Amino acid sequence: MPELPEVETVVRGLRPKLLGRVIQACVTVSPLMVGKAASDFRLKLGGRSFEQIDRHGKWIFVRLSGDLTLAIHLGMTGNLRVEDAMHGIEPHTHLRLSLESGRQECRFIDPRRFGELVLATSSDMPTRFGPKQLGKDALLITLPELKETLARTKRRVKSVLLDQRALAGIGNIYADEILFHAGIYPGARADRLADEVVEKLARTITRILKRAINAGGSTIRDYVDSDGKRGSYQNQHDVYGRADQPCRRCGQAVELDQKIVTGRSTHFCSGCQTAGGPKRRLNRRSNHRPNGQAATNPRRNDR
DNA sequence: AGTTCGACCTCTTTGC
DNA sequence: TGCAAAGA
DNA sequence: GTCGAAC
Repeated sequence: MPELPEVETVVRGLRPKLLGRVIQACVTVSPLMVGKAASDFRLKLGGRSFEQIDRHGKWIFVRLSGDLTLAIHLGMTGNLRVEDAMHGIEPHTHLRLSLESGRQECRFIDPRRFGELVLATSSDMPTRFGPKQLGKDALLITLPELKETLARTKRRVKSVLLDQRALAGIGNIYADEILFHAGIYPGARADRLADEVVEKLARTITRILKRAINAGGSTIRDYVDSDGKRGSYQNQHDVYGRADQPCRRCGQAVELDQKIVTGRSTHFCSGCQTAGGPKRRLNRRSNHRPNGQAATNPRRNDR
C-alpha cells in the first residue's frame, strides 16, 4: 500500500537512475493496463529523455523531453524498477522502457493492476491532476489551508485525511499513525476540532510523514523501493497492525475497528485518542499490563 | 453532504 | 492435506 | 488504492 512516504522513497531512488538518460523504446506496454492508449505509449516514448521526476500525493510525474509527462500511480501493488535488461521479467510487468544502451530498462510491475499509467501533455495536466482532483500535497499544505479544509466539512477527520482531493498522500496506515500521535479519535468530526488540536494535527502530519520517509516507508507485505529494498517504518508503528497489543504510551490495548470509516480498518487507542483531541501529558503507562494481558477498554461512544 | 457497499484484479492466508 | 473463502 | 452508485 504505497502512500506518500513510500512513493517519495521510490521517486528519490529513481532520480539518479533515470534523470538525463534517454528512452530507446517502449518495449512492452500492456493494453490491460492502459487500454487504447497502448499505441501512444509505443509511438511517443522512444527518443525522449528524463528531465524531471516529481511527486504529488501518491502520484509520480515523470517529465520527459518534448512536453510529455508519464504519470504513474502505484495503486496497491505497483512497483517501479530500473534493472538489467537481461534480468528475468516478472509476471505482471506492464511496461518496459529500454534505456539508451539497451543494457537496462525501467519496468512497471503491478499484479493487481490497481495502479495507473497515464500519458499527458502540459495542457492535459490541469484537467487530470488539477487542484479540483488533487488536493495540496500533505507535506506542503499550510496550517490555514488545513484549518479551512477541516472547518468546511462535517465528515469524520480520518475520512478527510484519506480524501486525496482534500489533501494528497495520506492512506490508511499514516492516517491511523498520525491521528494516534495527534491524540485525535478518528471518528471525531473534522469541523469540531479546536484550533489548537488542528495545529497539533498539522505538525503531526509533517513529523510522521518525514519520519516515515527517513525510514524508507513501511513494508507491511509487498512494498519495495526502486532498489527492491523494504522500508522499515513498520517497526515504528504505534497502532497500525498492533490490534490487541498494549499501547506504547498508556498500555491500554490498541483497538481495531471497521465502523469508524467503512471499508478501512481503523487502529487506535481509546485511552490516548479522544474526539476533543489530546488531553495533556498523560500519566504514563498507568494502565500498562507488563504481562501482556490487555487492559479492558470501556467502549466509547462517538459524539 | 456524508456514509455504505460493491467493483476493479491477483496472490496469499485462513479456516473447515 | 486440500480446497474454497476471505483478506490484503 | 480509488471510483461510482445507492441510501
